[in-house]
Amino acid sequence: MTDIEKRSTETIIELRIAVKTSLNLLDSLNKAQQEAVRTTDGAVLVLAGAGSGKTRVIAHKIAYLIKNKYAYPWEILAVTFTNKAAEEMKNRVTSFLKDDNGLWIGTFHSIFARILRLEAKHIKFTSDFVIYDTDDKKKLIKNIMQDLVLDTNQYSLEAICGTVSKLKNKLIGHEEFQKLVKTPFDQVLFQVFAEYQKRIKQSNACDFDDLITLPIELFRNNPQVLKKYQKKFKYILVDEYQDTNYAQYKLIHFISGFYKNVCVVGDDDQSIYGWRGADIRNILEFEKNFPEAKIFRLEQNYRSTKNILKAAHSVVRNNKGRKSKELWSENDQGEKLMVLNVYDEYDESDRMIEKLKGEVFKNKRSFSDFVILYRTNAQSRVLEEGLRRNGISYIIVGGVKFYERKEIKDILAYLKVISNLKDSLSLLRIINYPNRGIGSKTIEKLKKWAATHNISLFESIGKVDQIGEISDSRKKIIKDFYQLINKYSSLKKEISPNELTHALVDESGLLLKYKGDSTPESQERANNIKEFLAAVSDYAFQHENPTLASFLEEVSLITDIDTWDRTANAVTLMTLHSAKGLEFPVVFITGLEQGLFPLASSLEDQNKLEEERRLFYVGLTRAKERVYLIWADNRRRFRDVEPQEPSIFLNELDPAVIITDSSGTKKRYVQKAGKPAYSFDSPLTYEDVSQEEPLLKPGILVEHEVYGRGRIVKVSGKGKSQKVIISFKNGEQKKFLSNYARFTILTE
DNA sequence: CGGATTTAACTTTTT
DNA sequence: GTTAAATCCG
Repeated sequence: MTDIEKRSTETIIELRIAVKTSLNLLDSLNKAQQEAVRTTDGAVLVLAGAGSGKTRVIAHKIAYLIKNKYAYPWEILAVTFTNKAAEEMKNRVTSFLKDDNGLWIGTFHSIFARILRLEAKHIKFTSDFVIYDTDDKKKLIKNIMQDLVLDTNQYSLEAICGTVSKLKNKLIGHEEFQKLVKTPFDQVLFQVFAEYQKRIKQSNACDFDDLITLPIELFRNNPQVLKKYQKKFKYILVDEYQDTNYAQYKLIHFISGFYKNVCVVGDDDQSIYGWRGADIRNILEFEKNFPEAKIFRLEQNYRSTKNILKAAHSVVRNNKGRKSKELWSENDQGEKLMVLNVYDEYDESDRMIEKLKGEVFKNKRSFSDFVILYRTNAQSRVLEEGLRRNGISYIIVGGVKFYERKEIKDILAYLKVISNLKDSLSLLRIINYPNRGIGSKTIEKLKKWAATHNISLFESIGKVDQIGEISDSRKKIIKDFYQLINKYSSLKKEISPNELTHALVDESGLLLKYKGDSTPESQERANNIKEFLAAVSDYAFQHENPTLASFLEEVSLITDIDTWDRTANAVTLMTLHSAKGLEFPVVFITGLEQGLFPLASSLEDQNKLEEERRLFYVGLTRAKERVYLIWADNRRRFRDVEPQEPSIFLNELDPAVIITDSSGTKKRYVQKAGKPAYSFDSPLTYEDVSQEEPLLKPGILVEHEVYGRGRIVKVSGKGKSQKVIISFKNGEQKKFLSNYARFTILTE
């Protein structure tokens, strides 16, 4: 009997036992969910609509597999989309079982980073390789383009970064791409791509895409390594399968090649990451890729009211490329969805807050019941201001992420270099930060020396004595820097990352630089550094054997949504993308205007438009009870205020489940204090005046819409980029672009 | 050479 | 309103 045959006879016996022993485990599931859980072997696709309990199914399945001895915890691999989802999954599984030791739950990136570290020697890496984020990648490509004397204006950085990413996600390496070169752009792209791969490898680093493609390379070139993992993971489960790309599919296909027990869960209607290379065909063609796949459909929704589901369906059914299905629910009919038409983005903020307060007052809701969703991060500012003005506490997810702040990235660059001396990109960031007198000329000399002697930049710093062109006084500075890094590099094995980071921040003077400065910005930066130090302490506390490399990896792969605290008593603001997988009693979707949502760039392209529509579907189905949809007649986009048309998605909504409220479309004028500088029929804001004649000079009294009265301290620049610094009553000073700032001049 | 100040360019979504 | 790049000045 082969291993597999033996297993299947065992399975029959075990199944009977399983039904008994796991009654309580499966009791809380409906018929379809139970079947999906019980079908353990072979390929399984669970098409799970929004709110139909797909995470429950995965968690129950893991518990079921372990409880009924199909597999030990360490033989199960579960892949989720975010770290937070992984954590939740882990918690759920733990609640069913006593022992889940060794279970592999994580994101694609974290799981395969772990495998890469274990197997680094097979792919000519060392296990302390660092991970470059999008920012690092951009900088590296920029350096390359400068070195190759390519015009970044002619060939945009974003386009090159994006295309490199797309090629990698399709498993096209630079060698293969060379054969596909057609246009001059391709030629440039090829050059940059090849050089990028060379340098990133020299730096013992990899980017997000490499975390997927390198394991594939590893498995292709080392069959014995592949076999090891194929035999290790008897059961593989993948959540949010609709958002996987070709490379990720390939990886799953590879690693499941021996037992072939793959269970993927997803919803083609919620595929919203096509722009990142996610391939919706992975789910639509699952049966083709995994023959004899069994398919289960979960169509009962436990989250939303009937009206919300009806609305969501009326929109998404306009998409062509989808597996047809319709969610149903035993929940109440619920209230109709409210469509609000407002004057502009400020009015949007006001009217939204009105409704929010109404919900709090009438329905006794707490702030944490609400989420405010928008298409682009830039929309959050006005909404935030409104909330702040009304004293409503809020949490914002996304935007400038903590680990992407300058001061944090500076420390991280130090740590990356200390962890991996070959990381030249990070080294360049810190070589003269804080300023120690190593300027661009000196750096050029060091780079040249490194290139001609074929050594890393850091090594050339160590050999600075041999470089004739550098003056003795500078050599001393460079040597000091070399010794600083070297000291910590050798210390890293002896002391914990926690101690190391604290000592480093002290010695390098990174914190002192900000502490000495009393401006609010510097104070905030100092606080961020302290927060970072606390995070390192936390990490060291939570892990038995904390290493610098593993800490850096965790930091590189963490996202904002992972740190979001849903228990706080605050309104949550986030993009529609971030909201995937979450649910809230009340959902506001803002900026529903043609060109914003759906975005202008998607209007011409049917596939892109369908993805926007799915994004709207995701937004609607986050709501349990109540939905407010808002669109404004006018909105400032980029530079100018432009009239807006309602989103086509609003027209697609079933009229039977919506009510409209347009009472907010009348212009609400800014109340002016004092006499206006010019007298027109209608009240006038400063914006109107500034075009004519700059009236601003130090000493003038102004009234700001948000911050109140203050006095101009300084005026700089001219025309549209004119800036003013205003000192407010509480002593706070703020800088504004006077053309856009919402303040009026007061005459005394 | 380095720091400060000014100007320009930029906003789609993110592991 | 933000950030990076360019320019100017000591």
